[in-house]
Amino acid sequence: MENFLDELNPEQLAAVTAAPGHLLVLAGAGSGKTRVLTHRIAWLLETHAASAHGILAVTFTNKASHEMRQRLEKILPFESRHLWIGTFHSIAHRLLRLHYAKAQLAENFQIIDSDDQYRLIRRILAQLNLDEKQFPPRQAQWFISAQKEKGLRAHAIDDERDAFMRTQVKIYTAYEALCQQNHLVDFSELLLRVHELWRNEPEILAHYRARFSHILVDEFQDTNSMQYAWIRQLAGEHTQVMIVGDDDQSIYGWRGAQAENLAHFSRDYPNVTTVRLEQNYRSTKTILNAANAVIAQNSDRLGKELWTEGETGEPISLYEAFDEHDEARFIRACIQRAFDQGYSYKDIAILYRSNAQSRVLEETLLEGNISYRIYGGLRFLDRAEIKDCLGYLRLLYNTDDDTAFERVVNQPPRGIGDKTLQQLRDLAREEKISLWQACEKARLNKTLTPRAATSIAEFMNLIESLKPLMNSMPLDQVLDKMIQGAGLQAHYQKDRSEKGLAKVENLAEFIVFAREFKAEENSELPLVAAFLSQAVLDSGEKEAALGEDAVQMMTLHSAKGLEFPMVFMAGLEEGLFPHYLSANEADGLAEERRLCYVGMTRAMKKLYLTHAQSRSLHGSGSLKQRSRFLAEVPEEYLQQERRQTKFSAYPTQRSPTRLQANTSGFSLGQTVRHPLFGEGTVLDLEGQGEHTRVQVRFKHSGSKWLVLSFAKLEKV
DNA sequence: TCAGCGCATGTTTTT
DNA sequence: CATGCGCTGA
Repeated sequence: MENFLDELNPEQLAAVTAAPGHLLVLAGAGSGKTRVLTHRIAWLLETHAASAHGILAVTFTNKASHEMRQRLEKILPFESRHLWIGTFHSIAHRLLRLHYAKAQLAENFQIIDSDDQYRLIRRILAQLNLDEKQFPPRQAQWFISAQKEKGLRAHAIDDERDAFMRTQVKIYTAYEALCQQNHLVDFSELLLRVHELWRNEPEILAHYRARFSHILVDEFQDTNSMQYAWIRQLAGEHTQVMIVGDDDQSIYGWRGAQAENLAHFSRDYPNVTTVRLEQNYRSTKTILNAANAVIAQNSDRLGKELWTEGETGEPISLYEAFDEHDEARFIRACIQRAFDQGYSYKDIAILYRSNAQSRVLEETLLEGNISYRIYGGLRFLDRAEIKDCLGYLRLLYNTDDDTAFERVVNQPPRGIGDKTLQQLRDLAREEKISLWQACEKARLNKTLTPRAATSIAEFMNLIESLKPLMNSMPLDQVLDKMIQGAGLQAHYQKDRSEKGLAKVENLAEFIVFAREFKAEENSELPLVAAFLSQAVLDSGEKEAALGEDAVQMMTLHSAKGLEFPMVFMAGLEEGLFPHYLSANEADGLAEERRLCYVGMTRAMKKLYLTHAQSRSLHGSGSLKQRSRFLAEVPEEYLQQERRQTKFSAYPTQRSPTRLQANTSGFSLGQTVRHPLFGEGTVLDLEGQGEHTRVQVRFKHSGSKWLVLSFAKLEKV
């Protein structure tokens, strides 16, 4: 075990081998924070300071918890599966599954995402006869989440103040009742429920306090007040808490994160040892010094100055583009030059403030035949057609799930419109029953018009006929039957556009996804339930594409935690970055600056900063001033790039190597068959392994790019 | 009941 | 510019 300590610097070693007690690790960008966390766990286990059973490690994203588990597997002599590692939400979910009755929940409770939550709130507004213009559903949604994060139930809120507050509380009250009645739990509810469970059932809390001797929390600057309270509650007298975070990388204040929690920790826990990790192993001196200079403009920092033993490196390139197209062409030219000099595309990232910027960049890279990958945007499981499938599945699992019912009852359109639905809603409300039960009742009472009655009967028959299949065949086959039976497939096939085709393909991919789904080992849930909850909690953000050589494009926010040899930060203009909506509040501006710091510190070797004199946003062009952040970078680190006129001088021909290197077994010109699109010819191949993509021209459906590991392609 | 048209609107995102 | 939402007419 000694050799795993060898790889640590003195500060890291101090954190990993810290004496019993609470520990605060202020870890700067690129200072090895994940390493410290995993090594600390390994050290605790090796020295028998803790048993695997007694460790709880909490992260914010599924990606982070997967990574932590993987890295632990490498240094632990045994499997890591006995450790509780997960996101706040997945751990809360697990606890609620174990103690659902004591938490006042039905066994088959469902988690809803913010989209479902939004629909639910709109339904309530309609029910309460509230005008959406006057009371925007988004605002109510925000209000409810904010209250839950403060630990406040509707009845506990002082609503005497003003009419606005009274209305919000009224909505909140109705929302609470509806969720409870439908066995639905939203994201903030997961945490709040557990919080209340522990408060109301002291013996359960005592059990977990005794169990967890060590709690470790990553990215502590991102915790909101409920999460802070949660850890505080769970940490018993003998629990040792270790938190890791960086106040300079707090970029989620706008969604409730309280970076102050980092400072509160030392105040609220006795005898906290603080360790600062200030040696950076990622960036050149130039990049690091420049980033330090920018972040130094912020006040109220906990104080940390990163340093590196690395080389000085190249200066940071600054380019003032004429407009966003010129900016994109400059970036493309730099990427092509870097590629010719031996860089891989996957070593290069383009970061931007807002998603809208990706369009022009994407088009420009496409013209230059540079493969790229855009992160963010709608994730697979968030797409409407996939959520329809999940809706059906939820209804099969629990017919009283009104959210699911509303989603799919008329999708595809089957003649059950607003009027019929409103009748059902009224009936359900009067009788205090679910919409499904209201259907049954209406069927008996014969209160519906004959037309609607037939449609409802057909719909109910469909669901009833699919239900028994869940116990008799694999999930993917149930889904297949469902997609056919419900007419989803036929519905989307009617749309012959690019979009319609994509939807049909997504449905097919979803079936493959279901086939490959494996429940976690320690899951006691029925398979469908496990599938449904994982689909909500883990929206399937793909791992940073293995083996796929593509330029990585993403927002500055989603770049946190990543690193790339070469980084472009585009659109450094006042109004865009810092964003005009954040520029007014002082806090907002400080957060934008931290975002800039996060972006700069992603770069290992070479950083490019670009801005445009004019940029057309939503149609009309406007003149832009360079971002104030550029002025905060000391000039000695900058090198102004000259504007060139002929960026198109670089060859735009596709390099032939891409065509050779594939292990797919398919070759150009080959005839293939796809279950949906029929026969076609292979036009192009790229990527390797499970990321291999083929372009096929189908006889009837045009040409498409397909991921081989998803698409069921056969050779003909 | 639903498709199609016109109008307003326009950060960042995870669970 | 482009998308999404609400309203209107068939």
